[in-house]
Amino acid sequence: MTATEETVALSEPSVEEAYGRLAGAIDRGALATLFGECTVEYDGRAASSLGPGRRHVMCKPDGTVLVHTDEGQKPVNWQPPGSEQEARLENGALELHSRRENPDEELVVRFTDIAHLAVFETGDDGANLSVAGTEEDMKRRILEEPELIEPGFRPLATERSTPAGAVDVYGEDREGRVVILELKRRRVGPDAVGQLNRYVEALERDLHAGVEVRGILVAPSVTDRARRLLATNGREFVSLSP
Amino acid sequence: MTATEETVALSEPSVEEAYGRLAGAIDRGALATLFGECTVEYDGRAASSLGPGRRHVMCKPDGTVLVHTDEGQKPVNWQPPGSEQEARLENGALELHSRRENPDEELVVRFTDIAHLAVFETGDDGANLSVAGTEEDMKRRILEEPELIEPGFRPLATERSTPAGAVDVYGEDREGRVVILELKRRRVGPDAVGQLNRYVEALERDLHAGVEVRGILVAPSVTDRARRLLATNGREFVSLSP
DNA sequence: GCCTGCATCTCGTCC
DNA sequence: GGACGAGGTGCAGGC
Repeated sequence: MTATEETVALSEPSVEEAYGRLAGAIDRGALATLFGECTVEYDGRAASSLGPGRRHVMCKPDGTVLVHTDEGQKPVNWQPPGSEQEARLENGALELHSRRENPDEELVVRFTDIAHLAVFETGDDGANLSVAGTEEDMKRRILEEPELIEPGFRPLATERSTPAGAVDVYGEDREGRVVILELKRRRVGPDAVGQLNRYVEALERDLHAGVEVRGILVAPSVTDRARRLLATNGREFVSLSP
Repeated sequence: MTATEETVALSEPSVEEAYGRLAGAIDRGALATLFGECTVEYDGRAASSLGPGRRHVMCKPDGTVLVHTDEGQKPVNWQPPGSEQEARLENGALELHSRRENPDEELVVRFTDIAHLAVFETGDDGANLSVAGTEEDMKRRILEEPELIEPGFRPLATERSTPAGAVDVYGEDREGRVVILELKRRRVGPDAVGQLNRYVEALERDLHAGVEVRGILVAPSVTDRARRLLATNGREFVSLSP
């Protein structure tokens, strides 16, 4: 079996044959993959040029295009969902043009040799991915068991808005002082301290009357520099893992 | 042509045949792709479970594994470069096990039906990707033409280290005041202001003697909230695109 | 190996 | 549609 309505798979197809299959796949909203010798040009938010080499190209029905080399988790070039694809025959080569607007971006993959082309009908994906161990999970645990932060801590709100953005958890300590928590699911660096500082300062300014606001960074661990920044700014740290 | 030393492509292979081909590809350091009905379990930095559905799986010779559905630019599940792959036959299903250490992470893709399997020899990729329009490009332009910031600005160093991290550009204004620049290749939000603040405050503390340090955010544009934060903190903004 | 910050980040969510 | 922040972020560069 080499081709059905379900799956098309061609090894070393002619450029013309590949063109027809690719155009058909784009038209039908199927998922197409190609592997072969190609160059890639991109122009949009940035601009890039990739010389000849053997790569894997995936063309999704939602408009995504991914160009993968034999290394790395990230595609070497890509186009986001919502882009418009078009197959073209140009001077004996197969070109995949992908364009989107806002921002204006174009990607062109030019194949001089196609080792393999495949087209798949995807149908609905259950897409029922459940993930555990997120920052959201940490938040739930803290709301259920506020003593994980410190004895007497009382959460009053989540995502409380401040002029600098929304605070993860807003509450009071046993002495009634305002406490805000910034949660991170992994070891934190200076950026998280900066974020906490922004919220604390914005809130102190917002509550004006010289109110003291305690800021606590909650994460599995901190880097040295982040710890020093916390100390310098008078913020605190509580170790908690998701 | 359905199979050569260069490329193997099988439509609706038996589980046993697919197992042999996949194991061989992993062994040889080839790039393998599968498409078919599968479930995915992941446990590591987080944990996730993905119910049955038709997906595309790519297995790179560098140890990367990518599981793609018909939507989205990001894989629904993955394993980073350096992971170890193993194919297994379990109860009439083909399983791809991927494991890595530090952090300990495992991914298992279990295929109950394989619509297509392909194996590609990649050989060296030219990998000569050149990108333009990065933050690095902005920095070069500013060093060549400091007046893009303001008349009389003199850059003295790049990546100058402070207790809070390295500053993009460090220099002096026409009056001899210390100026630091934080560059961003795109429109900036509050996080960039926080970053700039960290650097300015760390540097003022470091130079102690009550030295005033000017902090300028250099980017194509700013959000409203970021602009307010800049004003509140006495920082400046210069519009420049990469 | 860890730390730090960029990225055509992507993605969801909320406004 | 923009803004804001999380992410199993990935990735390069420095130490």
